[in-house]
Amino acid sequence: MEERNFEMDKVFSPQEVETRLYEEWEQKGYFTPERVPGKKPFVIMMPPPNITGQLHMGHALDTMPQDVLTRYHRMLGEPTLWLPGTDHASIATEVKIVDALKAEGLTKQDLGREKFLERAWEWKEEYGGRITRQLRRLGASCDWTRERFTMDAGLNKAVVEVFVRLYEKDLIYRGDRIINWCPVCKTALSDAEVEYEEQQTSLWHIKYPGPDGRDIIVATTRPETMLGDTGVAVNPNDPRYDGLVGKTVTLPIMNREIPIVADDYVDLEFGTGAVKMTPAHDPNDFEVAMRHNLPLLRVLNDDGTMNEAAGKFAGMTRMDCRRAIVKELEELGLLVKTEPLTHNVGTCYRCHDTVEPLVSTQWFVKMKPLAEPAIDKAKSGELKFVPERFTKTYYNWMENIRDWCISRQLWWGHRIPAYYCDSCGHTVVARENPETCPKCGGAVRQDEDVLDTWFSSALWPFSTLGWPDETEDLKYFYPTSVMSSGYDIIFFWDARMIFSGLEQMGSLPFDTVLLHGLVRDEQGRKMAKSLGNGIDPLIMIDKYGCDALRFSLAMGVSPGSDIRMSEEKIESFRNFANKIWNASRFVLMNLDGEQPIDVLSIPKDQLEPSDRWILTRYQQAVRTVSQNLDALDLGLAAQKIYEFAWNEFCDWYIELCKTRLNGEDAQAKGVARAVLYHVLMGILKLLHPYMPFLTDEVYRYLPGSGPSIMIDRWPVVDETLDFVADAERMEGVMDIIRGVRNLRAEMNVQPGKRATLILGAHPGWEDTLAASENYFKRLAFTSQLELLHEGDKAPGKCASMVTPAADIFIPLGELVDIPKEVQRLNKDLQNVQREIARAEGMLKNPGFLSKAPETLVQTEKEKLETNRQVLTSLESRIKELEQLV
RNA sequence: GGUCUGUUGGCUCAGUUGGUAGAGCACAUCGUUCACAUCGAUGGGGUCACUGGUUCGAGUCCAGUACAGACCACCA
Repeated sequence: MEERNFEMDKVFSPQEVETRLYEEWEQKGYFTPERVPGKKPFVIMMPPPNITGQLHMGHALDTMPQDVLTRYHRMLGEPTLWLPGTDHASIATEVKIVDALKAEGLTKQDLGREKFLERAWEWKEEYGGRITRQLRRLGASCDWTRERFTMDAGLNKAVVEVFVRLYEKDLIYRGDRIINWCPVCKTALSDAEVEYEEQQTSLWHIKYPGPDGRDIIVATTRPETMLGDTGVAVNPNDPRYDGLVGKTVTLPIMNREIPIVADDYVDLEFGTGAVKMTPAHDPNDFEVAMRHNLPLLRVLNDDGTMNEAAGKFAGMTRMDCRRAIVKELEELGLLVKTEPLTHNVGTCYRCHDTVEPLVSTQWFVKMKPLAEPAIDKAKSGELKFVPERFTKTYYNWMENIRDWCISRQLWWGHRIPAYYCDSCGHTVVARENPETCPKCGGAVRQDEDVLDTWFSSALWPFSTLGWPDETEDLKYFYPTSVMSSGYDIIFFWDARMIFSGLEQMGSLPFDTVLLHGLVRDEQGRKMAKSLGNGIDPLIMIDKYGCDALRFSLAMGVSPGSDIRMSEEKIESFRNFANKIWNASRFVLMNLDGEQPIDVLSIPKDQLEPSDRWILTRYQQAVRTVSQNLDALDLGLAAQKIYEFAWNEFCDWYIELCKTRLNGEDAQAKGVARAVLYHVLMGILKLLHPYMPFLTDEVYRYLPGSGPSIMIDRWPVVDETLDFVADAERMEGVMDIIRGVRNLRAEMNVQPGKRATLILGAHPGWEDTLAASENYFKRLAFTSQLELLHEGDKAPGKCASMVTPAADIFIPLGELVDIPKEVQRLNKDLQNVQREIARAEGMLKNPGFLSKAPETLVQTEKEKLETNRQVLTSLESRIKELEQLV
């Protein structure tokens, strides 16, 4: 048995505790579940952070709910797996490495693919470790023995397998389509990777000279694309262009004749009713061009400069070319007008430069067949989003989904398993490099491109468990229980995991998606490096402790909504942690190093009213917290624990216990100790998912505790410890105590000065009040308790107040100012009258009596009864006082 | 253009089947006796954005208005 130290410091110092306990938890294997056949496991897959990432508040917000749920279910005794890992983050990482090379005066081409990848792996080793170390500092109880990386061998195998299967099912194809091209990252992007930004630009109206002087005016926000125009489209029913369809206009500057075509796509009402067609650089134009066999003419290079097709503009940047074209059109007198326009411009989600739509040969996933079952699962209710409103967001995306461009012109990522034969042009998609062409035997070369980073993330719930191999882990832990992610990645990630799970595994990867919001600063702005308004979670942990930070991300937060972070908030929960620490210290000091007897074995008649009250309230807290956690209402559960621990246990019960603890009655002392221990232990357990360090540290000080609270069992509700009626009596006593304090504070009575307390008990309360003398002495500065009996004369010059249980009188002699007393009592009187009127109105109402639930009618009746009693007391007291004047 | 969310005390936010409005911070007064000043006691402060409707009863349900915000689509 290891030696325990029962001396706790006066203040909780988290720093030392956090590293010590975390190391121990991990080393002892507490994070690693056992597979127990027949027992349903609880499983969460951690959204893998980017290897390039530095821990920020977003990670903390993401981690908190997962760890809370994991720790809760572990304490429920379920085999619990929270699987961590990191994401190679293809484009984000590659951009960073390219930047780093640039600082050395190198490009990635200088290095070559092989050397570049070596370098990337070095990055992975260095920074992938950094982020996982930082996650540990958040107290994350994930199973590091199962840590995965999206590019490790197993996951790579899964990626290739899925690619091949989808290809074989004709769900992956290669073709020329308009895609979003980032000229800075020099790669294709998926639709989801484009962010639209409102920008101020111009709409240029340009005259294209037509036949017989019938010129056509078109408008554009991107004049440089006119170099690639291969037609002009008008609506077939537009009288303005009668007789022109089939003829040509002259493309200015290039002096090319381009055809006029008729297409319904053109809106008669909008602008001039004529649209220039740049099929190689506009998705809509592309569609029209396909219908009319217009040629595609690319005028942009991959780096965003103009290519040879742009003639004399070749080599210019997009913007230079735009200015040159506008100038030349002006000189030619073909620029009809320029009007200012605000419109949304697509930008790259990584580098935020303007993306260019252009035609390119890329790989795509056919989405319709995959999206349909994914939609059905949500429609049938098998898949739930929390909060529910995001289901609509999900439908909206899934139902309007376009094919997913998955190839990226990058090096860091999963290389596309497609091989091309130069001799016969055959394409092979295979799990292994075929080396030679199966058709002609010629040499093959692998596709140069890699896959969208989200392609591998989409497989995360099963690839991490060993799929495509039929591993024991896969059989036991799939499907997972809850997916927790930010609502900003529903499209990128959640949706893709859902259809991938359905397609590859035949079942949903999880049935519930728990969404959280974004972290904002005090002013509601998104935290961003550029704004410098980020609160560094690591600094906050150093300053206030991990537990305080975690609690600040949980308490009072509702699912799916953004939260505002402030240091003050974290500080207030540091104070809460300290409060629990000191309450524990108090309990511990009173245990004399011994484990008290079990509350269940205490004869019920030995339990005092205060014991009955706190036990009842405690039972209720356990019920509420458990229910809230089951319903994924983490914010409500946290609030309940906070209130119960601080406002009921600390503020009241501990104080109520002190008389017994300092008294001579050994049996009474023992009972108080047992209840204190029982409830404190329960609080620590309820709080553990949120504040793992504090709770485990305190737990270990407590006699009779196990090796760690995190592997102990969640509190159980026991009906024999519910004393609802007794608890109500106690509340009545507490009301009196509050009343006395209130009176004294109002009259500025010296704190140390004790006074006689005279109580006129209301019917049925005599015994309770007589038995509560110690409570009044301890908490209501009472020197002596006097109970008025039937027929007793009401006390004269006293401060007085009426509570539901009794009329309170405190003889305070000179301090009592009778007119002021009357005034205050009248104020109470008015409140009670108002309340009585309300209840009477309600109870007189036949609608209420017939429709409202019976219990409610009953409580209303009781309340009314009580208030009438209070009213009577108030009235007679006021009358008495008025006679004294 | 479409969809969604928010509007509750000075500030930040809770409020789960509709039943006399809550917390933290801030503020005011008092307090260092043996858990805790990272504390305790007490107090002030809200027509729950506005208008109408349903209901015996609405912060809570419905409709509309105003303001704020998010996402999706992006007509040249």
